[in-house]
Amino acid sequence: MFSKACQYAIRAITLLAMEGRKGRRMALVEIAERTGTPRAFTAKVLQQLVRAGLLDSVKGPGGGFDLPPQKARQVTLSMVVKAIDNDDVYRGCGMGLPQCNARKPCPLHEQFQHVRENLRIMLESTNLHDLSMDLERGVTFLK
Amino acid sequence: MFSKACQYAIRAITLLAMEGRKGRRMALVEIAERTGTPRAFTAKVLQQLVRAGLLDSVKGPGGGFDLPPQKARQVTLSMVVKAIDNDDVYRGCGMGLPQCNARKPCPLHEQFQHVRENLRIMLESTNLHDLSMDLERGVTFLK
DNA sequence: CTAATTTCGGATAAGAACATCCTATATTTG
DNA sequence: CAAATATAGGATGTTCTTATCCGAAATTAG
Repeated sequence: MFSKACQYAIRAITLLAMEGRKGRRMALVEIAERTGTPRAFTAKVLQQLVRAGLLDSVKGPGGGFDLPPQKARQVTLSMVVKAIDNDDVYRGCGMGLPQCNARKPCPLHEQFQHVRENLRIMLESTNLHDLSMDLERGVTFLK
Repeated sequence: MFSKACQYAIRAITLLAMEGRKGRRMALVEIAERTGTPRAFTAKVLQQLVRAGLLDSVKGPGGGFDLPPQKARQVTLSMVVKAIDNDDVYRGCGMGLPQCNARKPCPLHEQFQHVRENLRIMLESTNLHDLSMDLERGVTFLK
């Protein structure tokens, strides 16, 4: 469904949303440790999120990555997924036809749209603040 | 969502279901042509379906691949997907956690289950006969 | 100002998915 | 039986994703 890069991104940014609420900034090493993701690769992923404007970063001692609470409320899962996986999840034919639309649909076109619409709504209506709250309460886990 | 191998499989076997209703058998070359998929790779995929028992094959002149109408009614999309992609679509955590279950769920566990349950029902309730009927009526297309 | 820390970014490597090629094997036709 | 046809399957190549490594740039602390 999502690429590994995208999965790592969601885990990392959820953690950052939680710590961000306490005004904390996190270094890459700590993020990778607490999410159980490979350091170097996670760095690349976080850089993409920064470039996409979903995350802040600060260099030097005491630096790291940072997601202010205000931003955590605005950023949705959908934005994170799009930043990493493009909008492959939304667009594109389930059966891989180069052209597939309502006028010339693949055999699964109809059924697929429903499933994907479901996914779209889920991703767009979930923000990082909500996800991080469950995490802080100890209801959910990152590794 | 599905691998290319799986997409090719669905396209090919849908076509075979349609032709099978007319008592026809199809050679690999014709299948690849009419589904717009790479020949050699499609061959591999069809072999997997044959080994999984979802499809019949006959060697030699006049041979090819064959899906009898009776079988087309019994074979669901779910079976095809499982034969090619294993049950990765059903199992596995959306965020890639090695262990993710109701007792120790990832932040998306709940939401993800709904989406995937939706997909599961869709795949299990769609059989090849139905798909091929739409194709024969010219309502849907394979390339 | 110097040294230490931390992200940034390019280069490179390892692995999986996708794709092709060629020979072997089975089957039909003449 | 011989020749032609078509799938089966192993070997190989290509491309994309995943992952690592290392030096550059920026920032803080002393």
